[in-house]
Amino acid sequence: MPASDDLPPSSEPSLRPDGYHHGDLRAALIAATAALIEEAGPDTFTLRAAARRAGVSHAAPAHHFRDRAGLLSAYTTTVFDDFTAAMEAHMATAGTDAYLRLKAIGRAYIGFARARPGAFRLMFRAGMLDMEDALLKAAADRSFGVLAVTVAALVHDPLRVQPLAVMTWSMVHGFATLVLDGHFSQACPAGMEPGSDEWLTEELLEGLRPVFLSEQQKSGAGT
Amino acid sequence: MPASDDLPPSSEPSLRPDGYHHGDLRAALIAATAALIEEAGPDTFTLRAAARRAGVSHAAPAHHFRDRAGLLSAYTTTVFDDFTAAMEAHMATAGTDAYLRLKAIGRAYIGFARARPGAFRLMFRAGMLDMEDALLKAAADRSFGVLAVTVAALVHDPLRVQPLAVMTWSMVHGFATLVLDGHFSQACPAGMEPGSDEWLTEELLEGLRPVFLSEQQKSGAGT
DNA sequence: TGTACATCAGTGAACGCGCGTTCACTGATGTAC
DNA sequence: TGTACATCAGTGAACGCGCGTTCACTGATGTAC
Repeated sequence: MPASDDLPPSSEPSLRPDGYHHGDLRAALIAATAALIEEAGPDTFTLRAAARRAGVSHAAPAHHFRDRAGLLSAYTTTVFDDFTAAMEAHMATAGTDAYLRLKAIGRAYIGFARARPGAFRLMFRAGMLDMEDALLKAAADRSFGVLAVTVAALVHDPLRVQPLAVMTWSMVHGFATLVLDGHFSQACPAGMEPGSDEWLTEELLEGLRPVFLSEQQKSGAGT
Repeated sequence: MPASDDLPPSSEPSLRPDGYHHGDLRAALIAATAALIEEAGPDTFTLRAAARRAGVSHAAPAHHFRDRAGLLSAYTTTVFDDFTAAMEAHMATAGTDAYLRLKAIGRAYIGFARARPGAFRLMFRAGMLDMEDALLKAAADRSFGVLAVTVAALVHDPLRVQPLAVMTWSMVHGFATLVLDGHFSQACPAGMEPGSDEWLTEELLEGLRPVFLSEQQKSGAGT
């Protein structure tokens, strides 16, 4: 494809301006991975399909990623970053009430799983990723830190922070995975859009409140 | 099976008494599947490996199971039955206090995941199973019913049963999967056996209590 | 008790597939002079 | 401005693998008579 002046100048930087070199194959492969994961989840992902989707021979990715796990890890790093951003964005709209902030995070967590099920599952498929990847580990730590910090703001006794963070994380995470697995498909009462489990989400997030109230009663005698 | 008197009478029914017909290949394949799943989880399971392990050509399973999903579904049915039995056994030792019974179920749920991680994961890998399998569906329903019934015994308002069952299931299930994924590996305080997350398990199960207490306060004004 | 025969439950070879990875190669780029 | 050359980033063919499934087959079983 010489004389590529009929192509948009640089709106699509991955469109192979010269017909041989790609321009930004690394980014194009990550984008292809994103599309494949979004469409069919982690289980059916293959390196060759990603290369195909990026319009490139299947040997090309080796110049940009060590192996399949390398490409998936690079993509998953961006997923964790999106995940963190989603939680922080929700939290930002929630005002200053600490429990409302926690609910906002939970809503974002579950919403992310629903909106991007393949990406969500990939975040927890350690076997497909390169766990030595420092960028990936850092991005994951950032994600999980959001919830930990928010729980810490709600609990006065430092010894109680970890158990409560684990409880909250477990509940929200378990709910998200069970929703993705279709275990609550007709769980909403009449009047809500069918198939939606948003009602259950709200019940769950509000239902956790007594746990934190009881913490404050236990430690808050002085405050 | 002629003249098989040099074999142990029936202690190992899958030992091929005649060298050609197996005796009980169906059961032997399920046992082989159990071993493979226990050792390496669902991801690496193959039909051929199961046949190999049962000491039989890889075409033989076709006489007993429609396909790979059929064999896995038959095995998973037994897993659900074990899972149900484990929860009921724990519950039976818990006396009559409704919340202690719920804790016992949670302990059994998490304990099962820890003791048989591959089998636990398989129960939730719908993509590998034949979801039209009536026996499998029935066994799964029985498992999930144990928790639902026990929550129902704790909650007076019938409209509250589902949200509370979902909360409990989500928390326990999320914790179990996060534990299996190694997210709480050094979570226990000094003094407990390192690597154990049993302490967190107890914190989590006890931590849920205020949720049910608050339900009773809401509805129990008359009682 | 003996024999013919249908049925069952194995075998082993083959099919077709797609995978990840490696390798020698070559076209394109950009830098040194 | 031109040219030599190292480097980069692709190609396409091949390797070796194991998979699930199908198929014609055959050894063993058990039943009818």
